[in-house]
Amino acid sequence: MESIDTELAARIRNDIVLGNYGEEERISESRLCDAHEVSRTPVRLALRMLEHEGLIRRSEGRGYFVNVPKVNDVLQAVQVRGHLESLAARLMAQSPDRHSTLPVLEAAIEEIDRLVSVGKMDHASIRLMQKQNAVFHKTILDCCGNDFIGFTCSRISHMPMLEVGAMVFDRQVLSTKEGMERSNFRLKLGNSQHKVIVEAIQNGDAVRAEGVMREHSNTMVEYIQVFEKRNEKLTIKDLIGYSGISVTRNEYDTTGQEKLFS
Amino acid sequence: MESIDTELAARIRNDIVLGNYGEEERISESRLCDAHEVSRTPVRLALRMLEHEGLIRRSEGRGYFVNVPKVNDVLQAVQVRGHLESLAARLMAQSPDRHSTLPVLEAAIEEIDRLVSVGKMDHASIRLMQKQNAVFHKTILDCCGNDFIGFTCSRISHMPMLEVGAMVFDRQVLSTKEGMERSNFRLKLGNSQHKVIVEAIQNGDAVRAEGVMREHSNTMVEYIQVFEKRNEKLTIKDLIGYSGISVTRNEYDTTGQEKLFS
DNA sequence: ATGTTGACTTTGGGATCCCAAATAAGTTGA
DNA sequence: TCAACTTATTTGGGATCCCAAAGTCAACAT
Repeated sequence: MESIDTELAARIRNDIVLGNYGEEERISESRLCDAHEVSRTPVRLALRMLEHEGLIRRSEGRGYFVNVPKVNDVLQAVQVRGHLESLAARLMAQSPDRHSTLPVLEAAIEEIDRLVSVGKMDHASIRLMQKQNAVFHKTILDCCGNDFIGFTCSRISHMPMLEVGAMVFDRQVLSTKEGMERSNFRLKLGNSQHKVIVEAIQNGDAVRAEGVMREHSNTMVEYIQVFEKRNEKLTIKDLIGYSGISVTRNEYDTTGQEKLFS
Repeated sequence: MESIDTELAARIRNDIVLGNYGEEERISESRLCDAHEVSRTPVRLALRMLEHEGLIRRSEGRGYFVNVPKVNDVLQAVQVRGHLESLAARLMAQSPDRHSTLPVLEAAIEEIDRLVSVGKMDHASIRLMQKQNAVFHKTILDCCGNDFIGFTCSRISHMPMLEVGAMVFDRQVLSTKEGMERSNFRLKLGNSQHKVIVEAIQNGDAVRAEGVMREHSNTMVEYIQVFEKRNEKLTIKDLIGYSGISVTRNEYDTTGQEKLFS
């Protein structure tokens, strides 16, 4: 079990992201103590954590203020993560000992292919695809030779949609047969990009690996922008709904902190 | 004045980076209390901060362990920051309202040109150049339209050499006349890259802006590698010595945290 | 002599207490 | 009536205290 402050930080983070706090709302230690029935020590640690993440602001002498992230903030963060992933792809293509990890990538691709070809777009299938997608992206981050990239990505993965390998689905679309097919095609397209990336890495074609990964990452940016166009007042809460699985907070907290420096 | 914990974190960070702790050394709260003559509350906050930065590791129930960063870790981090800066350059070149900030960049370039042409490589001149260099790089990060890039950079700027616009000088080289001229040439080269970047941004040539910025950022990586080749056992402490100015910790702490979400 | 067990010590997490600073409110004087 | 000063209250930073868990060491039994 995690310590109280970590769990508490996750809860407050959740509240902020979901829009349960008003814009620029002041947030007080004692208030949080009462609300969550803990003492001030873990509260302070949690707030410090959230400050580091940019979700709250601490003004010199007096108090904390909430920084409610907007959809645009998520878009920017996704862009940053994508750019980092493209660097990872390039480095991995240049890495001499890249071939030993290629089977992992190929297995993930194969599994996604299998799931996509079955064509079921139910809860369980989507979850499995997300799992394999995460494996694919995480493997590249972990094996590119620059551990700092993965570290930096993990530092920003507290934001929604920012977990490595996250995918976006439109539930509305999934409810119709035609929409399901369109989503299915989107997945096929994504996985074919995976294949190209692996091929480029295998051939040591760093430029191509970087380029395709950039394009691949850009998909989510564009897809979110589609949502935004359709719904002027799109909130992050909506966005989390679109992420296919209604993720409980525990699934994308920041506990998985690996050793950074060897 | 900053709160104790921030200042304390800076001091411990300094100790770790400078190698005053052994590899994998256990670090105890009470020990730090005695050493720095503070209570455990700020110590815990400071340790939490350093944990977030990856400088210490907290093992489940028991204790903290130091993660001493190696020169290679700095290299990786520099590479990441450079990659992020190249993204910023690209985005700024695509931004419609980029022209209003161009004068700031041009002024910084002009000032560096002036200092370089004087040719003095003393303490004061180097400091001024670093200042203008920082202005140049920080302006691009701030005005690229994606605030998250700057935020991410600020999150990793606790590492040495990672402050935006940091420069590396070789003091040994600076002591000879021929070495001074070589360093001077290096600065000229760097500033001409600045000029190309500004030109590309002005023309909206995003690809060129990104490419040159990438090359520009790569300079530091290569320069550090030169040091490494010359000195097999190069430490981060050495590296800080090479950063031209013997920086006191206050100058590159993480206090300058700006508002992330508008 | 060695393995096991139990007491002691160390360490970190959480709660509570104290204090200084800042804000808010109330009162008094012009 | 309004402004200025004073007082009360809220809030956060820091220190101290308590406790549970884990590591250490020694003594006892086999």
